[in-house]
Amino acid sequence: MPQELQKAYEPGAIEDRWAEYWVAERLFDAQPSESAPKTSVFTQLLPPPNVTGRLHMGHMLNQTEMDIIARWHRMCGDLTVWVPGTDHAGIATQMMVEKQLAAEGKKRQDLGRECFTERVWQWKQHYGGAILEQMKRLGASVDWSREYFTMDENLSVAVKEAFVRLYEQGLIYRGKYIVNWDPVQQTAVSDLEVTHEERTGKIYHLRYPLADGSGSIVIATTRPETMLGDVAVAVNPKDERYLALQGKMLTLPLTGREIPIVADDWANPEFGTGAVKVTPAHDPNDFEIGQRHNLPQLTIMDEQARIDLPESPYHGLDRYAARERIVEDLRAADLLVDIKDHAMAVGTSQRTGAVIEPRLSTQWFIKIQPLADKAIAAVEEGHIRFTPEQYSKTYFEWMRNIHDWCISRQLWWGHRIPAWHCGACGQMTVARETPSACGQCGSEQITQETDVLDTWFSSGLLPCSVFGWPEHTRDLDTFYPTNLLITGFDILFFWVARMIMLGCHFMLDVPMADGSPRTLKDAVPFREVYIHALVRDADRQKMSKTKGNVIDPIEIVTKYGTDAVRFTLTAMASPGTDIAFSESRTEGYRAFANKIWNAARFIFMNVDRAAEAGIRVDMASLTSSELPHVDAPIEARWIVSRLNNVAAEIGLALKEYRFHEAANLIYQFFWGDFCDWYLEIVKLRLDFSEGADKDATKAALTTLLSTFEAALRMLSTFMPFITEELWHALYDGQPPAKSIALTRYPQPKDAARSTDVEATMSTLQELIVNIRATRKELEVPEKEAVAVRLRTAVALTEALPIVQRLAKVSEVQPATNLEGAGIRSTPAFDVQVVYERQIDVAAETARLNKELAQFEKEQANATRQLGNESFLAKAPANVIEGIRRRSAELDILLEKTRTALNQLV
RNA sequence: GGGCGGUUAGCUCAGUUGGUUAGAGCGCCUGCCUUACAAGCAGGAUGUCGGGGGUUCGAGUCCCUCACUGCCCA
Repeated sequence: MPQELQKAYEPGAIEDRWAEYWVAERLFDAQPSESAPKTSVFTQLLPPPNVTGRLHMGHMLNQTEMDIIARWHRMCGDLTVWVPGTDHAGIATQMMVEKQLAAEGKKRQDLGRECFTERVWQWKQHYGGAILEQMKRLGASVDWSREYFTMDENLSVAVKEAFVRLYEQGLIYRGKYIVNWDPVQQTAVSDLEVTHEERTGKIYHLRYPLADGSGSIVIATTRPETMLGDVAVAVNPKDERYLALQGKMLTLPLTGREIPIVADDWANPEFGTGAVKVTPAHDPNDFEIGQRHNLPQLTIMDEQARIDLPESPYHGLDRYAARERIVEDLRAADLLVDIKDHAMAVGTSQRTGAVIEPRLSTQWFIKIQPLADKAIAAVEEGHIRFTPEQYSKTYFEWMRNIHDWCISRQLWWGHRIPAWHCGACGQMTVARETPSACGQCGSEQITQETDVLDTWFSSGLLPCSVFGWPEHTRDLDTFYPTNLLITGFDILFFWVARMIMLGCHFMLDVPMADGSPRTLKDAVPFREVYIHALVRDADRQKMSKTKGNVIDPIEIVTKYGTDAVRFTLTAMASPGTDIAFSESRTEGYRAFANKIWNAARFIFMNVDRAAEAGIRVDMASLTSSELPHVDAPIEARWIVSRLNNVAAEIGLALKEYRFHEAANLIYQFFWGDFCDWYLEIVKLRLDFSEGADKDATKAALTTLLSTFEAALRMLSTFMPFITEELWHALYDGQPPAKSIALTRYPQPKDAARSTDVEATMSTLQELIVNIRATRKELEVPEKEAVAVRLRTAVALTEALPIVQRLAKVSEVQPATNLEGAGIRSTPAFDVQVVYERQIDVAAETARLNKELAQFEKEQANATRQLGNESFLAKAPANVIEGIRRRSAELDILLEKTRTALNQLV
């Protein structure tokens, strides 16, 4: 006998227990078997969250979608593996530990590199698992046995291998280039880690005198302090104002250096004065001008963005202090012409918030074009599909305008570049294993490169490295390529793009399981990418700490239950649309969970009553039970038909990642069809009294139990907790599997689906709804049963008891002609509620007139279309037929409505 | 400056290749503690689908244009 359930669903009482159970029982660990056919495998990789991170709503959306897909595939019989893990997040983690050190009054330099790295590992042991622990609480059905961390030994081997191979292939080079420099962390950062924001700054017009004293030129700049590093002034070659000045020399103020005026197309005559100073070591555009004109590169700032010119009075000043001093000095020299407000884009470091200083420095780069070419081809040739499709455009746009990838970072936390510099010959040795001597001259005076690799270099390798690459493992044969990557659009250029580039590049060299050469089709890291949108707050505002509108998933889950929050996100997850997360919506889905809970209570109560009456349903045969007999009551055949239709529709929706549609289907089915209609009708059949037909009761109970059981399985991918709890309760301690997640998803059976049954049921529902509405109109007290008169051509005799119960009807009198008040008509029937009460003639007339107008308008439309020859010639047959049928119906409805109106007067 | 989206009920959003009567949740109004559920049940109101033009037998859906708005990249 199933256990007693509390009156209201309390998720807090069951969720922790199941979350722990799923992990402890290792339910979702997947082992490739030697015989498993490749076709039945489903693999996905968790886009690695930052190891320093805490779960936010974006993660929860992402993981909910991944979990639904994973559970669905698992329940459809696929060998399913979802690999979890975290990313070592170079800058973020280093900063976290430095902050800790700062609290102790120390800097990382005080510890030295080795000690510091040790400290980071300690930090990781203590705090690094937080986000994964949160995932466990939310019940993500991942394979914990495969948990990865990008700094793990095996993944580090992959990183080294990848670096060395690229180097050997001539795709890695080292050189001096302008990079985005974060003066707080003192490292290069990627373009993608720089946020550009519009700020009001100043534009300064400065006068640079000609060296020969014959005049001057006025240049415009937003960063006057960089003038110390100027090596030229550029004007547009077509700019007539400056034609005479091209090639002349200027005396750079405050330094006395002589610099040339060069002609370069980059100088925009419209901007400022049309003359622009050129500082190749501190501006990316100037860097290029410098290269075109063979100009020197003069670095004037140090790594902390302080002026670094020992001979200069500005030496040691911070860049902004220097700016003030220089502007003042120029003013004093009467060389400051003007200062205006100026809107400009300022780049800041996403991690530290510091204003980025473009800086010339020696860095390591990947020659990206050969990798990008393959990555573009992979998508163009359809080996990778994006959903929503439009993101492939964004992807192409970015990939086709890609720059070489700066992979070095001046950090201590990360994969150290496997290159050794020789103190003797100055050559470099790049190797998989730490060398003992220089590969060129044999000297033992070698030191390892101090830079580490960009975090994405390692995370980009994950789809292959987590399965053992560079080793050729069975895992790699079984699980690569992964099937799906679900992620946010902000990650498109990070992991998605990099995984595609690196995956395609390296995996092409790994033969297929059968030894045949691998093509691009199977070299891709994943076959599909689903991009989800942003989770915003209820007012569509982006969540941010500064605005204070951040919703903590764990908090909201504690309040409403994980299932309700998951369902909210799912029901709102329409591809391509941001989610405005509102608690009222979550409240609604908590109510949904409660509804299911109470349906279960009702069912369990009846199982108990049945047991008392000596009726017992064989639980073991529940999932394999026969379809309802043709003679079974309509509601039994109907609910089974609905279940099968909905199961089919959910499958179609999930296949195309239409999560919101799938969620709404199950919601409508469970609440609307199952609870509102089926359960109410089945109450008629659950007759446990002495003289009742026990076989009929047992048959009804069997259908009730098997439908509910199947519905739980169908819902479990969306709401894993409540379904697990109720499913175990239903089997009363003897479940056929360790978890509902390990059972099969309801597979639609065509034999169970009947349009006829559904049509009859829908007429019946219409009849009941019409009677209920008329009752209200006549103000029949809720409790009072009334007689109705019914005229219909549809065979409803069998269903009359249903009408009586659901519409509070005492008696159904067959009628051939209806007269008087309280009549409702549809094409299928006319029904009259017999109740002695003067109806509100004015209100009824208004209602009927409104209806009449609507029917008339619709009929006019239909008539016009059916009279239109080109419509008849061009429209498809089913559309024409549909309108004909509707038009015939409208004729009936119009007549009935007019009659009703006449009778009112 | 380049690119990509959005504008549908009071609010948040659906609306598959153009096709019969544009939907949902929440909110709102009315009546019910009907022994699974008041986190409930029943009934009800609500839209010139941003403006204008075009293509079509037929447009919320396709094209042009305007307005407003969001995001990405430089």
